[in-house]
Amino acid sequence: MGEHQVQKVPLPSIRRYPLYLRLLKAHLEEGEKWISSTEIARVLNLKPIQVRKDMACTGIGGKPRIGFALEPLIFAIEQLLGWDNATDAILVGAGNLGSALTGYHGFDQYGLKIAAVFDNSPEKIGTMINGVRVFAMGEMPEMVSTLSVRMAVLTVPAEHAQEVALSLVNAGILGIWNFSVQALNLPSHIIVQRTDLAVSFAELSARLIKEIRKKT
Amino acid sequence: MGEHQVQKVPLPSIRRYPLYLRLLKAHLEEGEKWISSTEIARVLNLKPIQVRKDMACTGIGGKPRIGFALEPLIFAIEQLLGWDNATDAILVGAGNLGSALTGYHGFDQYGLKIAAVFDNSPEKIGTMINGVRVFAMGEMPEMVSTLSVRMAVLTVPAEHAQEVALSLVNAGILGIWNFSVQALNLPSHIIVQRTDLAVSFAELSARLIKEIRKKT
DNA sequence: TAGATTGTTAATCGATTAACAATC
DNA sequence: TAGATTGTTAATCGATTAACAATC
Repeated sequence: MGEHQVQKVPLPSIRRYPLYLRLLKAHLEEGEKWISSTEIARVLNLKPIQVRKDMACTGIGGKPRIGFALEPLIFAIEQLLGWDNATDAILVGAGNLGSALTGYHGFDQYGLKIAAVFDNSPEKIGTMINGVRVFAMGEMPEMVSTLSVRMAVLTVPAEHAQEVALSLVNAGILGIWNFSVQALNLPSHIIVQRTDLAVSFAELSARLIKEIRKKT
Repeated sequence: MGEHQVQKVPLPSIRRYPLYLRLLKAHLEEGEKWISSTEIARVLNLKPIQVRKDMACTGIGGKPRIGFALEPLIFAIEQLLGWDNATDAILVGAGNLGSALTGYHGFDQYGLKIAAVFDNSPEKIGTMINGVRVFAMGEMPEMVSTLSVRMAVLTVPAEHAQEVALSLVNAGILGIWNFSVQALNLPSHIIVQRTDLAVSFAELSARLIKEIRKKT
């Protein structure tokens, strides 16, 4: 009877959960047990009603006058994001950005662990980047199946992105975090998350130019 | 009479402009002169009507049966984003991520040029990162005013973010691209663009987990 | 109790999409 | 001309916000 319906959580809410998580964990560290939507909203610069809507999507209820219990809330959010057990991923493309992401603290606090890095350049293969070993691309398919990895971070140059992405999919990868500028053409069941740094820059640039022009 | 009203461009549209720009420039390179919303939509996986709405915000009109002239469209989008003349910026925090961003190709195609990098660690000061010199933080205020830079990229550890951001603002910086996890508390006229890698990761993770759970 | 907070239901807001006349 | 495309006006969709009764 479709009891186990996958509840529809709005994407903007999904984007706010990491912010909530950080705050909730910090409060837990400080020995707190409860937090109200009013308090969360104040710190994160949101509206209390929006916070409550987002909390409702986790299935956790609050207590009037008191707020929400930290622990179950943290657990529910991690569950919702699939961060409840470390999500292993591989990274392909050990350039500047790839290296930075491999060593990025802030991932390990959440589910993401880069289990292996792959690259084609002989001088990189066999070296360690921030504690993670670099393997040849040829070893990728076997390692993906051995490690049962389903996520890949793609930081190769644009001209190789499509080809590499295809080989990742063939190896069993289901989700690709694409940092290359290239749009990927992949089977529809593959989840592609694109992070285009130029897009964020455009946003800042447009807001800034508007502010500056306003003044003139 | 408020003739020169700053036209309201939706944020989602702003985010799409970099994608349009890349495509339009590529077509221009190939010797094309025109492109239709239908074609743009096909390549970028959007709806033609959405493309036309976005184009309308640039002020550039198209010709029925033919489409939009590439050159004025490119010019208008760059104008709108403030990318018409290279937007110099400084970068503070020459860690892994800072180094990667300093060398990131894809920025130079757009307005962004990192003019100088600042860091506090003595072994980095005076060195070059991807062709950009690293200066001591103490030299930042003078260089910001000399170079008339208004944008800064902030890639320092979370615990220093607030303090460094304040000194940037005091030096005359108006827009901050904040890569640190720390929320910044700054005067309201300062534009802060936050890029939180955990947020993108959350999005991918949540979509992937939903897909996987759907199958089970 | 009094009063702050939750959670529901409805209203608002803004972006996307649809329909279609105008155009070349 | 015929037909593909633009651009306008209206409808839809989804998220945010408001109002307020229920709760402890």
